[in-house]
Amino acid sequence: MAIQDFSQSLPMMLYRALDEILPKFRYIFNEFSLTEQQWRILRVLWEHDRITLGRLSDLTLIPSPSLVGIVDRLIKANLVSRERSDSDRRMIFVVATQEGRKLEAKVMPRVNEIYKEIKEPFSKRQWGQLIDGLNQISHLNKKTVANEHKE
Amino acid sequence: MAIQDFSQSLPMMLYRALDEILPKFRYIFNEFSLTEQQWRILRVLWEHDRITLGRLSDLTLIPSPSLVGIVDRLIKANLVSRERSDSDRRMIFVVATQEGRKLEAKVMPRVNEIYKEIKEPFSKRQWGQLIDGLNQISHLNKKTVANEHKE
DNA sequence: TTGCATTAGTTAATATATTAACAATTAATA
DNA sequence: TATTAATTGTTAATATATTAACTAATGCAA
Repeated sequence: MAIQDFSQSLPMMLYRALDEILPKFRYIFNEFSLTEQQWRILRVLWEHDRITLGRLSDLTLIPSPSLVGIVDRLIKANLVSRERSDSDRRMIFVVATQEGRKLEAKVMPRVNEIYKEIKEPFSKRQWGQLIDGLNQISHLNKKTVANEHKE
Repeated sequence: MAIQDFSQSLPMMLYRALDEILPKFRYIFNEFSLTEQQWRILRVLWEHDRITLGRLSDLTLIPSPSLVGIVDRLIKANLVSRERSDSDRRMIFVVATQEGRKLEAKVMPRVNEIYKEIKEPFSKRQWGQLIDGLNQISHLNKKTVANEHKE
């Protein structure tokens, strides 16, 4: 009887939370003709001069096969470019273009506004507990590595 | 400065939590040749003799356009069937077949096992706080309905 | 009863996710 | 150094998500 009510299971609650908050952000992205994934990539690029596809995949949580097409479309929109590494020819850096960088000043304030709105009804303590709980879920494996072996 | 670190933003934390726990479940679904979405539908059908597509969409959080194809494939696998309502010819009920029902006894124990594993490292209080926090996120709009108007 | 709005599902077009296989490059090792 | 293993991206096939438009059936009001 680990799961009684499906709708109260952790995965469904996580999905429902995302379902609740994402549309608010997507509304903004649409105004700039960005998809959510395109936004995530730009969001990361605004903090990195250049970044390899592998690391970009880690930071955006976008699987690498998806990344290929998304970056293609961002290039077509003239927001980023690809640059093959000289030191290791396997690696490819993604770089934001001028136009891609300019978006930050336009999009971030809007996004921060929504984010603040979402956060507002929470007490600082409640919010902290929520984040802590999520962090603990995200690190489930890392903590118990010593106890078990992955075959 | 609502969002400082992108990776610590609520949406990314929710995504990361899902990224951490879903593969554990998908591993089981694969053994039964089920996708995650197919599982969700069956999971709900095991608690309902029959259910309309609309309600199924609500409970599984699967958007209705996606539901069409997923149910098609479940029918092809002989796990569910479609039945048009007599009272309201617009509505369509989805029903689990014998074979679909039989899966419950095989899959649920495995899923419950993983779920327990995930829950284990949490204290009852921690877990409750996490669930409460997620619930609050999921009900952001509902609570403040009185204060604002949707145009 | 006709006409219009609403509801329940579906279709279509495009974007993304999932899994497996693959090519190119680099690292490691006999 | 020739081989093999590991790494970084990509391609391919299928499934799902997103948004808009659309059909069929129902509800409701003039």
